[in-house]
Amino acid sequence: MEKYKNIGLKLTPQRLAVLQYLEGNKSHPSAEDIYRAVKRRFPTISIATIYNILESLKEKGLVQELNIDPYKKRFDPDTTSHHHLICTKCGRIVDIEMDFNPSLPENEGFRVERIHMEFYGVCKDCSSKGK
Amino acid sequence: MEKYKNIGLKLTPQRLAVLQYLEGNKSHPSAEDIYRAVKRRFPTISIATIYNILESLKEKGLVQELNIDPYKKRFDPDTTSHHHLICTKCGRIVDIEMDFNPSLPENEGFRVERIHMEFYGVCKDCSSKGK
DNA sequence: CTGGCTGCAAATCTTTTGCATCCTG
DNA sequence: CAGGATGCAAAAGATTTGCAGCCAG
Repeated sequence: MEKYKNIGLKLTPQRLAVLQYLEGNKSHPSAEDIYRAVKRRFPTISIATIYNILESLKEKGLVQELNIDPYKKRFDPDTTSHHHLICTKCGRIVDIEMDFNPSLPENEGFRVERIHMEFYGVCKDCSSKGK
Repeated sequence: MEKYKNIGLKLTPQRLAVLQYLEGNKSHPSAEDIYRAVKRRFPTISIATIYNILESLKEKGLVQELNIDPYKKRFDPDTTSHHHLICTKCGRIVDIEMDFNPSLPENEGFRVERIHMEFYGVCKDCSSKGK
């Protein structure tokens, strides 16, 4: 993959596989999800390698870590500023586009650098299923 | 503590101790933090009991669980709708008061029930320390 | 060729579970 | 006095670490 040549990381097959799995992925997968997916192509890959790769991609700004799920970290290849809808029934996480730039009234001297909004609710599927 | 008589839970000394520790507490403690604090008064209390108590308090709407910290859950006795400033240097979490009720343009059929905003940045102390 | 990367196993940390005993209502 | 609550130990998950061997640049 040409486009990854200049990210400052060695392009190992494992790293490429993770990058390709994440590319355009909107499912907010956990490390385990990524592990299972990449394992199909690299049966010997280790979960520790997945964590290593995610850590280096995070440092390079190619993924961001989401703390939305109380049970595990989720990873998002979309590093632009965006927010999330979280279904409290099925746990599904969906991106939401919205412009939002509140001028934070000075608060405790904080210098705000990033805003993340979480909209908790019930998704269409769960609503219609009466769940 | 009179005020806790009608919450529909047996008022054991351990539960009261947790409730008292949490009352007005703005530090967003983890289960471990609460355990250490309560242990001073009840040296035999178990961490499992802390988790049990927090679970029942959560069910009764007396605390809410925060997924802000990637390493562990945090608990907040303030169950009213409010948002948080998170210092990316020292990890401190501070409440922020602000009215915010965006009418979510229909999004994927979600019925939004609760909004939580996270403002990541650097707190006054860390700024001045040049951290 | 060499430093960064991988794979494996063991360790760590948080949270949960099973169960016998206890004590509030 | 009965059912919920506690305390202990062990289990379960997620993530991290140590280290020997490997391979991309």
